[in-house]
Amino acid sequence: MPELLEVEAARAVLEARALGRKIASVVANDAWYLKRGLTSAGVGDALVGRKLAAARRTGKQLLIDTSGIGRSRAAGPVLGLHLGMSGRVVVDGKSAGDPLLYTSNAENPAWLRFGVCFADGGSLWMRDPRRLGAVELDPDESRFGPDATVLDRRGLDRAIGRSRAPLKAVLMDQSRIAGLGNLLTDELLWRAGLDPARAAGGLEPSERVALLRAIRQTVRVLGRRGGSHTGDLQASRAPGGVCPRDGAELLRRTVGGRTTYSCPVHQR
DNA sequence: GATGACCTGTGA
DNA sequence: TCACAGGTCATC
Repeated sequence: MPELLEVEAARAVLEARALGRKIASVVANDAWYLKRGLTSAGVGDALVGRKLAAARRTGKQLLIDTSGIGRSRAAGPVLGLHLGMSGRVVVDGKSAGDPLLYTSNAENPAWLRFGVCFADGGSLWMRDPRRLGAVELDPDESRFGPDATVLDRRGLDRAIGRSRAPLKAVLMDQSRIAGLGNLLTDELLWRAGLDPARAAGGLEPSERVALLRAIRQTVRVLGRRGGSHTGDLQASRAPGGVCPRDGAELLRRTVGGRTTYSCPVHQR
């Protein structure tokens, strides 16, 4: 999906509309979608009878805490949802985080990969055309670095370390910093005036200050605007596009394995 | 650390 | 028919 901002929107929808509701049944017919050995029967057994207790997020990973059954004080498993490239969460027929770029926003029952039916008659679905999303129980939450929304200077320095990898690759490495994806990263590097291909460990202190500021600002501003696709660079993020700041033709190349747009003039 | 693979839809 | 897509994983 969806990067941090869209996942956060999905989390907010879950929190506002799905908490406290009791799971009557689980529809998990797509075995490919269930990860780490999880089976259709297994996920049903684990969840039916429980309530959704909390909706959390780390980076792009959605985490739904479940309650114990009946008077049991032992909490249930954590339901981990990952939206992949094209997934979204649909509660009672309404989704969040739209519109999604580079995929269909249409409805097609075949794209409903995983579902939870509530005792009150409503439902929670994951709709995912490309099927790169995932459902698992008790995902390992320790594999993520600090979430980009709470990143501080110390976290940034730790993430960068002495890495000689391209700056963009480091920022998108979820084990170093969680939540930044292709669009947010291109946008924030454009705002920071930093070349995505530079060796991360070579950043001067003043450049790190600018980078951290850009991360915070980009997440905040694009969040307010409504998503990862609302950046100033976005409209120009196409072959032949021009830098909105200084008019130079944007550079299009692959950095860290992803299509990358940057300004050859002001990103150094 | 770069590359290809995974899966499927869309638009040129 | 091909290239490409807001993500992640295994492999060279």
